[in-house]
Amino acid sequence: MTRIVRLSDVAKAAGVSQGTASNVFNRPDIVRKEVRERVEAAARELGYAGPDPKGRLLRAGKVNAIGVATAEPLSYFFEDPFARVLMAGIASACDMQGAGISLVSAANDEKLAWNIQSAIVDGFVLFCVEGGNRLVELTRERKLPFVALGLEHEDASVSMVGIDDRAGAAAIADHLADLGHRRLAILSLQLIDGRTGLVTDAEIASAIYHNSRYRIEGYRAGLAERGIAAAGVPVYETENDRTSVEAALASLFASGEPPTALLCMSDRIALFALEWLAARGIAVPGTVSVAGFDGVPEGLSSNPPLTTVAQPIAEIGRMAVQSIFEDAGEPRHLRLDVALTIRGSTAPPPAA
Amino acid sequence: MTRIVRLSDVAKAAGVSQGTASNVFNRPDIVRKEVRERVEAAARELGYAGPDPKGRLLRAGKVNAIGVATAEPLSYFFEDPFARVLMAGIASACDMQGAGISLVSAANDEKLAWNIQSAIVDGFVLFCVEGGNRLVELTRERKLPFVALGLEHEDASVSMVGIDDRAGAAAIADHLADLGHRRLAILSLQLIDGRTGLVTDAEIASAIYHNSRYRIEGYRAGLAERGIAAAGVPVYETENDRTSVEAALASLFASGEPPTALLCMSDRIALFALEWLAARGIAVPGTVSVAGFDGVPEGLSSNPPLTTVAQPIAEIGRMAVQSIFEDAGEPRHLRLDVALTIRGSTAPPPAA
DNA sequence: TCGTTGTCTTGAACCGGTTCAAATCTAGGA
DNA sequence: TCCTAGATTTGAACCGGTTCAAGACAACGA
Repeated sequence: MTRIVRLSDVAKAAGVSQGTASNVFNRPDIVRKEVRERVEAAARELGYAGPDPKGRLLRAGKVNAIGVATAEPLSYFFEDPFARVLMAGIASACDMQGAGISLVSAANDEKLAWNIQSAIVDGFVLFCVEGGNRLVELTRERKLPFVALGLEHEDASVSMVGIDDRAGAAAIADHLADLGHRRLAILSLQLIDGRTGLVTDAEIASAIYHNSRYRIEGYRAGLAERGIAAAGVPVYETENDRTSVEAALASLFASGEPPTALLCMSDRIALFALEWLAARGIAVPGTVSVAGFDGVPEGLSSNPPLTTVAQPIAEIGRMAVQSIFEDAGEPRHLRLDVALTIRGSTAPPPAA
Repeated sequence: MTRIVRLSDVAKAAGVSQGTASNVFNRPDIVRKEVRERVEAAARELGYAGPDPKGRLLRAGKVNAIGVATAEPLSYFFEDPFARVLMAGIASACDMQGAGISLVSAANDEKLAWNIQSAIVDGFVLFCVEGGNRLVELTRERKLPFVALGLEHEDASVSMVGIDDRAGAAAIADHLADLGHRRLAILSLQLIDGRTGLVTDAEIASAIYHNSRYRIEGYRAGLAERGIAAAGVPVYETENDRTSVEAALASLFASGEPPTALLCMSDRIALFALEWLAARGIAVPGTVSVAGFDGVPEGLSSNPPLTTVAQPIAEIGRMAVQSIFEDAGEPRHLRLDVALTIRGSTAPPPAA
């Protein structure tokens, strides 16, 4: 295989200095026409592919691309409904900036560390769905601007964009309580990695995923206002996947007095619940009300359409990108508003 | 602002050569423990962020990432159903390779050219939805391996992965004809950029999007087998968006004898059609049958579920990536099989 | 004591460009 | 003919690392 053609080869072939050859490609207007044509001819002759961006990069400094990182597999970006909307927001913001997007992820920790270290980007947006803290830790090493999403990190030194989990959860709990529900259950997102099932208050208090904890606290606060005690509302931890959600539901509905309302901490959980209930002929919202959290588009076309707490998902993505590009050194904490979105999956409990 | 810390700064501070400092980060095992610790201390002291990948890149050659390019805005990757499934396939293949993904796109041509020229990647997967030829042309300049998707290019010199458009179209046309339909209409994807509405045979023959043309030919061949003449089957060109699809439908159903079956060249078109028909109370499949093309997941949960020609979308993505990584120099043309997928949106026409 | 064998380190070349001050060239004006 | 301004071109210094042949050093056996 013939060695690859470099700019210096072209310059030599055309009998000009490398500097001039470089100008032919980058500022053709300052090169005399005759010389320019000679260089172009030489380039064509040699089959030169144009200046290699790898070389330019080093000199230029800026890459003009941001990395979006997560500890999930790469396909997460395209398969998870929430991620998709978020990415669309990020993408549109990057489009406006004329910036590119690099997807960074890896199954195992070692790979992930390497991928983050070697990503050619100007900054990172972190999807902290799982192993969020680790992700933050790895990224911090790079000393590039970054913002964490979906993570209520106690650490004030990291920028993040998020929502008021507590208020959102309280709002939807209020809604359900106002409808008259008294027997409820919470289907939670991960509080601690790799655990599922019924959890105790102590476990909730020790959650490493603070936003999950905040949502639980929000639910409870909302219910407490209406005089419903936390003790009567079981919390099931799930992994946001079908298996663990169905296990929780099975356990919940095996008991003599199943709940009349389900507080699901994500729309994904709620949609799985909807399917599970439908498969068993349990009417929603006639027999059981189901409330989600997130506001993904799938909730619009589910049957029935999902009542939920809508996050401004795309907006979060946009803010994240913006916040990277205008990185002021100071970490910023943005908290966006959520919107209680009442659709068809909630109604008063069946008359006793 | 203090200048950024380089490896050479660390080396100097630690009193070792730059080569040794480099080894501390890349092959720590070959450096004497004492020296290693000295270098690490210096790095920490100076706030060194670790070897800058931009530097390494130049030496290493390989980037270990592929670029996925399209002439659509970046958000296309996350919003278009077909693109999403395709990307999921690409992502899973990249995961296995441990490779990253760079999203390349741009609204205007100039930007696009620049973004393709400066993408730091080992190869490209091209989504040729619109302006496909231009995209191929720009990418070819880079002299990196690439494969074109969704483009029946006459040019044998470019690798591509695709399906047998003609056979797929013929199969679904057969299906409809077998059900007894005699009045049909075709809702086509773009044949020529920026045009919509009823098209003539001459226009079809001059289509720049060959796969659209092949599908039309396939439809017609399938119908011809059952004695249905092409002349009686109008072809409406759309831009694969709601507006142009609805315009076509409006025109089609304004006539005295509307079609009893719609051959839609994408599931997206078919889903828009389903909505339009539902909004007007036209029963599907009772009054009108609707057939799609692609096999996106949305077709499963539509009402009614969509009969379609299912492409092995994720598989196409996987093959594309594979074909880039084992680029053999020779352009390859892969043609995958499609599967006629009969669901609820097609049925015999209403009795006359 | 001397040669040998390993283990670390060093120094310099390279990766593929961009940039800019200084050198050179050209044409116009005095 | 000489000088000057403007237009081009050159040469060398970067950008931030990695790599590897060759050198330095220590330990070991003869």
